[in-house]
Amino acid sequence: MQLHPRHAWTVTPREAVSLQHDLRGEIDTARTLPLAEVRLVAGVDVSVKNGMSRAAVVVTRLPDFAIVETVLATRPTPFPYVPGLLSFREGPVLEEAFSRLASAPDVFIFDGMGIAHPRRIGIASHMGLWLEKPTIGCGKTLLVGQFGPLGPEKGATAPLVDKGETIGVALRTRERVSPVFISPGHRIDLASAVAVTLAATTRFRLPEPIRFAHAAAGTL
DNA sequence: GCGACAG
DNA sequence: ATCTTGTCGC
Repeated sequence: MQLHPRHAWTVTPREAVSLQHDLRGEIDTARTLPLAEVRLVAGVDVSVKNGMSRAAVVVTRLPDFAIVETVLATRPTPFPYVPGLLSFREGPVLEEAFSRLASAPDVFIFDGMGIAHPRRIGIASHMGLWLEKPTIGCGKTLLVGQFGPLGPEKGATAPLVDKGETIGVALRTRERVSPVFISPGHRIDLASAVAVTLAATTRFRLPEPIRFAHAAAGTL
């Protein structure tokens, strides 16, 4: 599919932070995405091993989660893991995978954060600019922010707040399991991001598209 | 200065 | 993320 690269990936950590400040203002988290308009949901994940990174994008069709397309891409890992700069580590290999997508997903769910990030531009938001399509951040652990108690039932949420700003929610996707952290990536609002995530989740903690992508990326 | 820190 | 054994539970 058509991509919209905004800058080269070969940068220093300092330049990476500068780019995040330049791009954060372009992230749109005010757009509603009606569930009725969501048919194709893509799961995105990356595995790393021995200096190589493998990206997997698995496109599923609701409501049965039939797999429509799977794209794999492998490249040398270009950047170290630095909290807050994950997109500069996984962006290059994801860019290649996205460029080879034949289908047109209505929304992409990432393994990582959207705006629930120190500079409000986690990997789901950053790659959302490349895709110019709705993206959602679905993290398993917290990067920034605090949240209070949430109900024990599936679907329970608690606001994720950082510096007085609501940047996402802690969402329980299954009874008795720790919550996942949902935040808008780009071109979607928080309420829609939560609705889509729940619509994409069945009996497991993580959304089906993400589970499929994780399995497809393998251990390398 | 100290602690926190997606994947 | 990846490195690792056994173990609790459906």
